[in-house]
Amino acid sequence: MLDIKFVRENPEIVKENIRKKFQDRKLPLVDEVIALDKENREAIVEANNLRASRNSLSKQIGALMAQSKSDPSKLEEVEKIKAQVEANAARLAELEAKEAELEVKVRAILLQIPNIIDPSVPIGKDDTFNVEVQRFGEPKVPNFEIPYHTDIMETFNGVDMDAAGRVSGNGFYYLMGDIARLHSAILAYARDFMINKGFTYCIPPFMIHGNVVEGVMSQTDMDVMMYKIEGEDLYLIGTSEHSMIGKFIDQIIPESSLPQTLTSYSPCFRKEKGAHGIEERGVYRIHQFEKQEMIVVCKPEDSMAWYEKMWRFSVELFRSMDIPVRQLECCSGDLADLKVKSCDIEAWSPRQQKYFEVCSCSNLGDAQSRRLKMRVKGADGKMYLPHTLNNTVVAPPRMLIAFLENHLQPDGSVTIPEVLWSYMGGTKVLIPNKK
RNA sequence: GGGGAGUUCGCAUAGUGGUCUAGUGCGGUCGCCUGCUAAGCGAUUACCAAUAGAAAUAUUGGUCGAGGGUUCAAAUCCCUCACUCCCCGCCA
Repeated sequence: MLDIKFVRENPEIVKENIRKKFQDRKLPLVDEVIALDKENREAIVEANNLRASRNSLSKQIGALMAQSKSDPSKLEEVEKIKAQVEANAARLAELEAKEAELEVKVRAILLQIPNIIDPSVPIGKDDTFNVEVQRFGEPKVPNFEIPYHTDIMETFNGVDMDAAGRVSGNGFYYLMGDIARLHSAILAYARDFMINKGFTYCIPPFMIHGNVVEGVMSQTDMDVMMYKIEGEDLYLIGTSEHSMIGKFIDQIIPESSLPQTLTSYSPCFRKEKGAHGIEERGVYRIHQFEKQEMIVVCKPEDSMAWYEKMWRFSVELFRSMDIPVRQLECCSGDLADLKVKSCDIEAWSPRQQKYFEVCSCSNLGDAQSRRLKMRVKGADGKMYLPHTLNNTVVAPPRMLIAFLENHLQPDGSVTIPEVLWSYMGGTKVLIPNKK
């Protein structure tokens, strides 16, 4: 979300940015919002003048009422002044309605105008123009067949999709035994990994109020993602980012507390209405999963440096578990409207012989803080908007796919990387135990 | 789940319809005074918006948990909601 003042003063920059994102249909919105804003400001000026006169007339009434105790004739004057106030009441009501309406319209348009993208973002109209920046680790091409991930899990009695279907329906899972332990071990390792990077570990609320949900996502996203608790004003979070950013809504953050570097754990609940493809059996796309997230709130001048650090943390984490990854930069057309710059970290799938998304790192600039009224009070006493960033540390159910495929041995065992040994009670290799 | 009390400037509090331009204390900042250590005096100390200005700032409007209502006028009265604390019940 852009600052209306910025749009007003730099309409050409805003339009050029819209073109770069291949959203030409939004071009007329720029002039439209500038016109509506002008109308709104005129209404504000007129209404403020009327309110000022009402306030001073009301004060006169107060004084006259006090005098009327000794001099009842003052009451006549009171009536005259009341009539004056009433004469303006209709116009003021009209203006107030207009102000409210225009403010809503202006905001609605501002929410549609995309954030100004970073000059470094590659230009392209859709995800086919995303750019592979760099690979980390050699993509393995095994000389034996890699089974589908749920089939690997089953050799360890590690998953029960049938029972999950009966109990909860499609899109749920039971992880069992060593596979469940591996899931928890990865989360615990990822937690400690981020703590060692200086991040503060958080466990946030897993349910949040509707007004917070409306703050952090659009109505459309809300409908396709969020589960609502019946009879309560509570929604299950789709990611801990919802509760972590919600923490800052309407808050004034002391500058001395920046940068806020947080790593949060939560289960995530998503309706995932819409397409389910062939590769989406098993635990790839599910209604419930667990995730370790990283969130940074920092000074504007520091956000790009944090962005670079954050995606590298993901790469380092995956490489420490010996999983090949690549950085895929989001092109202008594929970049969500709120984002300045974003990239995915994708893990190598030896079975599919391709990379798939496991982390998504985004710099939102000040768009999120403007939208949510998160402000920082600077040393000089001035308020400014901080920049916000977020990135996945790891989301184990999906990441287990990459893990199992990359560590599967020809004999069906799965090796455990050294960094996880202590989290696995010393287990260094998983041996198939299906009876 | 039932009952009660609350939510006012960083903190603590005053404020039952007009003299609230929201007071006071503490803390913070600045200045003055006193040649010494918990002293004194004075000033200042919330946010948002519009307008004017190069700017510091000024004027006006709005904000007393949030939203709505009554009124010429709302911190104050009414309604809805959120949150906090206490008691009872239930329960990891």
